[in-house]
Amino acid sequence: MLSRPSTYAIRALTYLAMQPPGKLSGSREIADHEQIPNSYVCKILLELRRKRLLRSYKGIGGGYELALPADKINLLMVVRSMEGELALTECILQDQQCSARGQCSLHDSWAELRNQLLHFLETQTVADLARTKKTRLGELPGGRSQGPRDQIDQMNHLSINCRT
Amino acid sequence: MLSRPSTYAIRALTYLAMQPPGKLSGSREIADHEQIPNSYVCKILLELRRKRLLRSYKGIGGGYELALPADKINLLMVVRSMEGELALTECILQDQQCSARGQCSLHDSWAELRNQLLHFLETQTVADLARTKKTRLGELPGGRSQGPRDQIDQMNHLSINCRT
DNA sequence: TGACTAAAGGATAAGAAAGTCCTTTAAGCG
DNA sequence: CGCTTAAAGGACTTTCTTATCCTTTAGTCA
Repeated sequence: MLSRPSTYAIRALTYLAMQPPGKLSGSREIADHEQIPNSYVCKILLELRRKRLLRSYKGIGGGYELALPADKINLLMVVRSMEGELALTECILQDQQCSARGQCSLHDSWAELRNQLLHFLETQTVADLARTKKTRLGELPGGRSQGPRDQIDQMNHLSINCRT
Repeated sequence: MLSRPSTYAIRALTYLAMQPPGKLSGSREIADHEQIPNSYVCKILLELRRKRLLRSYKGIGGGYELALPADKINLLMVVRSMEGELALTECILQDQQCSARGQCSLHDSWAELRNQLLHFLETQTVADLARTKKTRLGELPGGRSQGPRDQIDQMNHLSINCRT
């Protein structure tokens, strides 16, 4: 449905949106939490920086942070950043003739569905995702405080870089 | 949105649905009309035959025809024939954790959209597509009768086979 | 300044999807 | 039967997506 890079981008941005303001997160940290290959997440973060959705800082203590308030980043922006214009615009049957002349009966119904999908992506923001994710994490058995995962995270606070 | 094979399959079936009952169409004929590489359409037609959506006959005068009435073949059947279970079932973010625990806020809205899409595919039949296409062809400037395309078609009535 | 850290970015590899080619099988026709 | 036609089907190539690797650049800190 969405391309891999798009979904990775959304997840990375959501992760950043969950961090306290001012905190920077390294690529490794994001990759580990979101289970995305690190070298691949680097590439995606770079692209998101170019599209001005996040800022990056090199060197010790460096990392990434959102360039906009999380509630100003909607999913359509992210997807467009990664895929350019969505492949949702044409005839669902990828029929040249049809696209040109509007020949197939799918067009009308499809156009409506497509608009709904675009609207869906446009209204959902990274802030929404972050909020829900936080809430649902809190509901997990054992709650949020000091799961085994968090302990490991603390141990891993040694910085590891993009190359590994 | 739909995979290439799915769209080709829908178009090939629609073409067959537009033919007079009892008429067989060769792969070449379908490929030419639908602008699909011939050797590739052969493969797709074979798959559709295996899924019992069409019948085929070898030898002189052979070709393909629908195995069911066109209005009994809906698009969901076709897409499933080509892609197996749709890649629409999971979390739109392809997040393992999320899929398991229902953690992301997209789930509910996405589930609704997904159902609409499935419903859309399920209600549209190959017969519908064929009907609309015929109608719209009729509306074209010059009408249906004897466009240049048709004349070429007649000339091409020499049979050419799958190997070319 | 030099050692270290982390992002930037290009080159390349691995895998899947799309498309081609060629041989085989089966049917019709003289 | 032997020739022709057309689908069946496997092997292969191409292309695109996804992912990795490695070098470079730009910071921090002692």
